[in-house]
Amino acid sequence: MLDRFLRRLAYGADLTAEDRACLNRLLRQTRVVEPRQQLVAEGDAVQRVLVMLEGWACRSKLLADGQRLITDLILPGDISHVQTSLLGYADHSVTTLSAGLIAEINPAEIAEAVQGRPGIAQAFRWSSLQTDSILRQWLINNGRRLAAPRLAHLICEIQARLQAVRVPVEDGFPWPLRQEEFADAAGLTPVHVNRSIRVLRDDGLIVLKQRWMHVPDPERLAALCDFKPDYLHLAPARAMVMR
Amino acid sequence: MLDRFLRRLAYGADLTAEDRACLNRLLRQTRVVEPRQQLVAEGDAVQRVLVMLEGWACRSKLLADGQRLITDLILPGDISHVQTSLLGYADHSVTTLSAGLIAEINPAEIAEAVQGRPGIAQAFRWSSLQTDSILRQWLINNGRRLAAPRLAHLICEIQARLQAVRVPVEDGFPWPLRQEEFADAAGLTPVHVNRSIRVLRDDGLIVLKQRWMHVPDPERLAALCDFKPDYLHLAPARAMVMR
DNA sequence: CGTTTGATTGACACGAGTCAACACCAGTGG
DNA sequence: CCACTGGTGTTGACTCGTGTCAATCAAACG
Repeated sequence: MLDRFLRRLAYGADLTAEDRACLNRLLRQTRVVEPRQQLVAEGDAVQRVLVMLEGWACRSKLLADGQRLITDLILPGDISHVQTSLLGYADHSVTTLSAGLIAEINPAEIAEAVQGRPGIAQAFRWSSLQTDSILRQWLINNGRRLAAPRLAHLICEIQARLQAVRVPVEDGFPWPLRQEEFADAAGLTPVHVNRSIRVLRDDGLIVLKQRWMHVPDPERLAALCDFKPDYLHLAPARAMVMR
Repeated sequence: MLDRFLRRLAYGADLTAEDRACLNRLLRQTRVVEPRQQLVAEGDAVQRVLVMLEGWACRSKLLADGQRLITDLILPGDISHVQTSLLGYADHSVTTLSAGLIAEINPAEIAEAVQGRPGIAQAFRWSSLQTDSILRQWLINNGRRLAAPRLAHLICEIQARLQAVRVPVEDGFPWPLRQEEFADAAGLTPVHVNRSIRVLRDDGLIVLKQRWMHVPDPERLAALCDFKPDYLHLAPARAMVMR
């Protein structure tokens, strides 16, 4: 599904047919990736922007004592390293979590696509705004919520983001995250993640089995963790001003 | 000191004399602000970009249960809401922490300044890249460090950021943060912040008295919390490629 | 002065980390 | 077909860091 990317960007700007064609042209070079494959290592010279077309990946950083933290998830439709190309090197690593399909774009091509196409320019700006907003929300989530609601919030967010790019979620969806990775994303230990998942499961809030996640009653899960999707900026028709 | 802003941006790009003049023109309208003054409330319509010329402020979000979390500090030279103007409303509030001086800029003026001035364009891109990188570091800090090193890391970061814009720090520097605000920034409770400050103080790592912070031995403090300033992207001469 | 606001401290509860054992499965090779 | 393996999930007992509640203290301020 090449159009996850377009679908996502469409939340940020009204794209003309020409805009869409132009964006599609950017996705010429695609590549199949395997699970747990490191796409970018900390310190690498970065020459390409990554677009996740299918599958999950994450950005993570390693601490001196060997601990790891996942700073964000890269889901279908997401872009990685839009700004980072400015630095010339990666200040965090990118690893796939599941099998997937990625496109690699030369930053110069993006710059070119943006030229004279305000729709695309705005869409990219919206994209990094969303990434930023999600990052802020994670800070709040990890900083001020207990383990169970913290995991619940992450689950709600992922479900909402997948749904936004038309990944069907009603009957559940693939959940490539191991408990260790879930822990690294939530700032917890694997053992405690396990216990907290059990709490959610015992309450009938989630059904997680064989890497498949199902949320029987999304509203009840959202209520537990006070999930309000505004911060994802997926509102269908928002006042998008600014030139 | 109007030039905190220029000094900071200079880390992101080589600015010509004309660039600097243009940026200075943006700062025409300045305003003195008082401590604990709310500059932007969540949900407000935002028409202005804020530049902090002197003093501290922060962005924060409120949770349903009344808890607060500070997502980032706005120190002298920092810009707020560069991207947010795209949304048309604020998704977090901005509050001053100390008395200070701010400039308010119309987003249209920024867009105009960027036009045909690649130096300024790059400087702004660098600025949001830095903000982003700091946000990621906070996520790691709050997610994977115990209280004392967590506070230590914040102190190190602030000192480095102040030093970068030539606020003298050798003999200490003003520390407007109350313990409650410090706690909201670190994702801790005020009481625990108090105890952890005591630990740092007893170890002779910091001297904090009367809203004045002094770090006698920055290296020792940095060692405690594994502070590595790379993520601030303040390296004097970095390969700044990209068009 | 008393009042107020923020810092400090203690006792205690509780959430999360640690360590270790065990269960469960998929894959492998005998 | 069955042991064996390694990776992951699950569970228990215990430790330790952090939160909570409440009292006290110190400094700032009218």
